[in-house]
Amino acid sequence: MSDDLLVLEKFLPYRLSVLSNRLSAAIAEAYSRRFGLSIPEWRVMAVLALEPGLSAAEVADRTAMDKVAVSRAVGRLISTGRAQREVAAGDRRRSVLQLTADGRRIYRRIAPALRRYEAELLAGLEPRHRRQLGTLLKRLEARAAAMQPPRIE
Amino acid sequence: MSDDLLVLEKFLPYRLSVLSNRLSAAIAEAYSRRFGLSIPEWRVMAVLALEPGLSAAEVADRTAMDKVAVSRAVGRLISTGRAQREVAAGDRRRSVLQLTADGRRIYRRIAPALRRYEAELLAGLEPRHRRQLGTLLKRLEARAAAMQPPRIE
DNA sequence: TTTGATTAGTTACATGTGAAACTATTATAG
DNA sequence: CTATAATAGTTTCACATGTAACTAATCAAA
Repeated sequence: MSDDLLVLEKFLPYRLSVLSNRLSAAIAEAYSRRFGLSIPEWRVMAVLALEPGLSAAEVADRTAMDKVAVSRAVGRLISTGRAQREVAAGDRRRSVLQLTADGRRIYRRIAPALRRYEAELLAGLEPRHRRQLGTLLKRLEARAAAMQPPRIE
Repeated sequence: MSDDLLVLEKFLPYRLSVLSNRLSAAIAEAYSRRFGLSIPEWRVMAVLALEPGLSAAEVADRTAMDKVAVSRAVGRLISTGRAQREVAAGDRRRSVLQLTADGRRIYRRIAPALRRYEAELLAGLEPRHRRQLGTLLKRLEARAAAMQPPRIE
């Protein structure tokens, strides 16, 4: 294939984007329909379920969201009674976030369903291909983080 | 790992989303800075460069965008003189889209840079792992298209 | 033909999102 | 100490985006 043509359907970033958007949309549709959660809200719930007490900045870190998105998602979770916020003991700027009992109950409904969905998705692959996929993604993640952005002159 | 916990960092759809967003953001930043193009505009350019004369619906098909997004992207490309629209001969609802000389010139600047970027990204993988990746993505795409969305009760 | 349904594409409206400005608090340099 | 910088988080504003309603053209059926 000529070097100065780009076939979108074969371009890795495009393929990842389409696949990722399809999966995210299908998943988000499910928990949005059931509990009115947005993607950012679900992500915040997912990290707070495993690590209660995180600050907003720590949540941002673990969810690859920026602090504005976290602030809004947390705000909505609090106003719907699914999370609560306290002020950190030693530093009154920091918040200490955790799910309420209701938040945890919702999490326990969603998480297994998503695990099953992922399992079904991966059921199409041989176990060794599944491991392969994990390894490849890890390499790509590392590489993407280390690389210079494209330079267009 | 317990069946009813979900570790975001290990959840495939989440990993794909983060990786894809990182790549897309890096790439879009480059062509946006250089030519003021948005992601939808670039996608439309990329398909029209290879298949001039497509209708808006056909562009939507090939770019995984919806018709509204295509309409807006095409509108901007036309207003910036990078694409042109004619009315299809036999069906006056259909548009016949193509890049202008200026649009093609811009495409020829961007496409090779993105090809190089992709090549560098993949340079971290053995050739056989690279092929493996293509195969795995294809399977996941097929599976995602065929699967039922998650059911949360 | 006329009428109703379908298709291509655009527009309007409501909502989501990111960048930058802002408030409050804590850390640090002199 | 005090002044300045840095940090945590929120709010604002402008813009992007999706859904639904809309216009225009074509098709299909009687």
